[in-house]
Amino acid sequence: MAKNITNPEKDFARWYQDVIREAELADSSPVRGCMVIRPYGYSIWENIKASLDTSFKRTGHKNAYFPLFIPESFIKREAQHVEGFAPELAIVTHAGGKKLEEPLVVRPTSETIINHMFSKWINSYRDLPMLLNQWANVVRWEMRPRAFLRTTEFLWQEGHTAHASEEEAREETLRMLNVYADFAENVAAIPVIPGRKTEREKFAGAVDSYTIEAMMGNGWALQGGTSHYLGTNFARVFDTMYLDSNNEQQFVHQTSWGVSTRLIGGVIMVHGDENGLRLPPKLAPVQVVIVPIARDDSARAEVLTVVDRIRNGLEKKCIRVEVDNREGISPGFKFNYWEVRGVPLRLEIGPRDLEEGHVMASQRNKPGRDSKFTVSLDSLVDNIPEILERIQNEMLDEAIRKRDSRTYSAKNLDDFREAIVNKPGFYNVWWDGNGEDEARLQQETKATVRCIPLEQPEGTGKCFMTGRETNTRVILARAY
RNA sequence: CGGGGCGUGGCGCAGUUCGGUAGCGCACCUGCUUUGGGAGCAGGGGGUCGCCGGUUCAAAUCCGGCCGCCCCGACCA
Repeated sequence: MAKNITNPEKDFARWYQDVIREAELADSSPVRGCMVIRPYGYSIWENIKASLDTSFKRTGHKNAYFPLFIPESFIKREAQHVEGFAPELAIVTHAGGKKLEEPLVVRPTSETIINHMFSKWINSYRDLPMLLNQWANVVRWEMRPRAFLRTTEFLWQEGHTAHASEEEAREETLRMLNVYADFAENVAAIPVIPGRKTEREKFAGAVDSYTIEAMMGNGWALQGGTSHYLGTNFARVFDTMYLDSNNEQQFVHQTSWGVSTRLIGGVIMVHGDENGLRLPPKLAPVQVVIVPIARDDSARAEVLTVVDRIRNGLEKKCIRVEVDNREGISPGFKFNYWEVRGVPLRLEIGPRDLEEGHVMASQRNKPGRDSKFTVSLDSLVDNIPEILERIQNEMLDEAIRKRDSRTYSAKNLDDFREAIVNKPGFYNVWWDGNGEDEARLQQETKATVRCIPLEQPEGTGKCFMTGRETNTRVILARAY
């Protein structure tokens, strides 16, 4: 198997770290919990960004930028908000060689500063809806950092919108949740369950929080994105008001929504295998790598001519292609090198192929011999787009199959307590519990209610914890 | 903050029990031979052994204190 990568079956946490190191996605920094994102990892983020940014603009949003520093008093205005974020704030007390009059919070999220500005910019119903997004870094002093999944500083986007009515704002909340779900499935090839958070799990300051939940390779859940309906909670404390057509002052109804570099962690843990990373073509920094093979200089020249032609053809089709023509490195080494990095498609081209008029191709998403196939040289360039498309689809299908095969049910708490240990995964159960039931569930099983799926079945059943009749089913799992 | 583990070239480790002046694998550099699944040989560079103090002729090793990292929990995008 792959050198230097722990088997994921044996130690999933270790495997995860090994993949990040070996694929050169990120490195640790001198400051605990902070992470250096290396070029290869960063270009995955660039692809995520490009795709989402297009969707945001298509849904009418504009990008802006708000400052990193927020007056401490802003955070304190909304009661739930301060309670939720206070423990994890980084606060600047000194600057310019002096103690500051008012400490500055390094933003953990930007609802407060944005409301401050919205209250200046919004006067009339004609200014609404206001639909903004920002790409930024935020800081949350979490207790236990993990690369990509929970770092002290992380990159994300945060959308912030203001609307005239609750109905409009709620519509926006779900619209953006759908944008995320669509991205996860069709770009990242990660199947997700869109749903609503329970009271206990919702965002500090929101009326309702929504989430997309994905299953990782070890059966744990990862919240891949969130979208909140904030109601008028922030508007009330920042006086974000507009004059309606009846000449009356009204509070705006708001939303906020975000996804972060955590998504990269999700991609690693959903698709990665014992040989390292596997990337869906739409996110891969390198979609096709070509490994030229030649025994001597004359063969090399001949092979490289053909390779250059193929490279040019693929580049014209906007396919991200790289030719690995490093000398003095064996083909076998190169194969492994690119496999660890998860490149979806590799083409091996040598004298033998030129003679036979085809190339050897290998798709990263399949193991061993199943990965290999030949493509005729004549049709190669034209065929690559659909091969990549096929790989993209196969990866989503595989992820759906894996998730479904680890989705179970449980009749009662005793059942569940054992099941979640022996068979980690999603547990779809009838639920009518309250916050206390959730706390107890977490304490006894380490699992939490991940979400109340938007899609609910017909009929009713008995809550697996309280025994009460209910029409609601929820997803339980251990989570990152 | 609780429980467990660990700090020795870039990475992974041995050496610590029983003090004697630092070694192995990978990676890196040079040369030659190699190139269809992690090439071979030869030569070479790189470490105040986490930090501070103590014991000793002598400390990676013994003693005291401190710091940091990783994993498992509570918290979280």
